[in-house]
Amino acid sequence: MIDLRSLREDPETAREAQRRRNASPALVDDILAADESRRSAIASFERLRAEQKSLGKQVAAASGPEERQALLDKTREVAAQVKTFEARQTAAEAEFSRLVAQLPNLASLEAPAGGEDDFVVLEHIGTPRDFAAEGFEPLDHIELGKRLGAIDIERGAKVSGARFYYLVGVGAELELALVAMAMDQAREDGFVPMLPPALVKPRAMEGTGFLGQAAADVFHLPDDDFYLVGTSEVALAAYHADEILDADSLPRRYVAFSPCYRREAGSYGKDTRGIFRVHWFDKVEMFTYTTVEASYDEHRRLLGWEKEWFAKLELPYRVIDTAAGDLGLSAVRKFDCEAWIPTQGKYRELTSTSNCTDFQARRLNIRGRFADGVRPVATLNGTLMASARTIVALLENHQQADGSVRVPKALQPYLHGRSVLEPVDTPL
RNA sequence: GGAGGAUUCGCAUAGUGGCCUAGUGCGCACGCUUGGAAAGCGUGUUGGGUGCAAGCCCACGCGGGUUCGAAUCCCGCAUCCUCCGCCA
Repeated sequence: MIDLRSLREDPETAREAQRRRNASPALVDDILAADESRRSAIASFERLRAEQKSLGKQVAAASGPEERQALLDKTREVAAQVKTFEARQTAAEAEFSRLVAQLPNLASLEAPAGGEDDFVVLEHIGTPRDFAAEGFEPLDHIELGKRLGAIDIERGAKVSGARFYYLVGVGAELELALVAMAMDQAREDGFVPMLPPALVKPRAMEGTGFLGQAAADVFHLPDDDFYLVGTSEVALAAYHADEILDADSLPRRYVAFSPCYRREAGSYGKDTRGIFRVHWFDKVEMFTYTTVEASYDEHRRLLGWEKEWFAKLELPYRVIDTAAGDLGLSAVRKFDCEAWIPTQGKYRELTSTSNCTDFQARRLNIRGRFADGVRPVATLNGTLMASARTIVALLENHQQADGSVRVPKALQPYLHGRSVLEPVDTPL
């Protein structure tokens, strides 16, 4: 949720932010109206409640039975009214919360206005290989995965259905190597390593903004009311819920490895081949708690660490500034790093970093104790390594004419010094 | 899964219907004292809502209920601890 005071004082900024997201500015006015009736309900209730309390004290101090009885009669009446107005206040607050939960964070003025296709390319780094000049047709990751004995999609479908896979042999080793390398990088940069739960309660999901429009994309276990996280961001943000962090302890940086589960409800027919879009993958995620003021620089820093990662993997990629309409509910701005996928002839998202300012922190009640008082902190997240897609990009970009795959130098120590992954005798 | 116990201010605790406007100790901050420190003494020390403000209201794990009045009584739930059972 966003800061109410600023919403009241300057509703036009919020309306404009809604327009930039292609969302309804009327929601802002509905919220302000609900806030109005909520506050008047609070005032009425509190006035009655104060009267009730003072009468209650007079009852205790009453001098005789008649005086006492008279006070009791009067008080009974007030007590009934208090109950009525309390219900009215509860209802007004519920309506207010319902509306305010729908309002996304105010998109940054620097984020391009518009929808999914209105992103701005910030830079290109590296050059896609010219396979024609090298004299061979690149194979896709499905074929490469089979030949290396690394990715078993057929059996994934047999056991778990569409959008599931097994990483086998060198494929499994490759993921573990990538995870170890990513965790090492982040740890060296000062992140505290974490292994968080992948099942969370509704509060954590709601607080990170995944139960609004994004709810259809989330797996839910109704018998136990658990959600499967789509990213460890959820567990990392909720980690400090209801806490007041010392200003000295900021920024706090965590890096988590966890499985990620996504229903991919809105993407039927998209990326149906291979393991580019799957119901489960593993991810190494960076997460920062800091101040709102420091969040903008921190966002650039997270992007910098992602770029460092791409450089180590020697992948050609571009960085885009996501348009306001394509931001998640919580984010004010988002940068994606998109790797070149040779057989698709396109750049595709591998990592993503969002600045959520104090939006998630307000919902999860995470504050900092500063010299001038207690205020919500800012939260930011950034992917370091999303396993399935990273493997796709690595195999396709570093494949060689004989069907083997070159291992980038930085990754070699994590694969016991291997510099090439060779096809196996019996492909999958 | 079963049986008991617990949950109060950063920590430890007191509190069994109105004297709780939640006390005390520790810790922390500031001051006095001192050559400096410790000790001692004194003062302060949760958060939220609402209001221009004074103030008022809320919160004793969470949600209901009883009552004129609930930290206190009743019901439900959650979490933690102990024991039993099962288990990677």
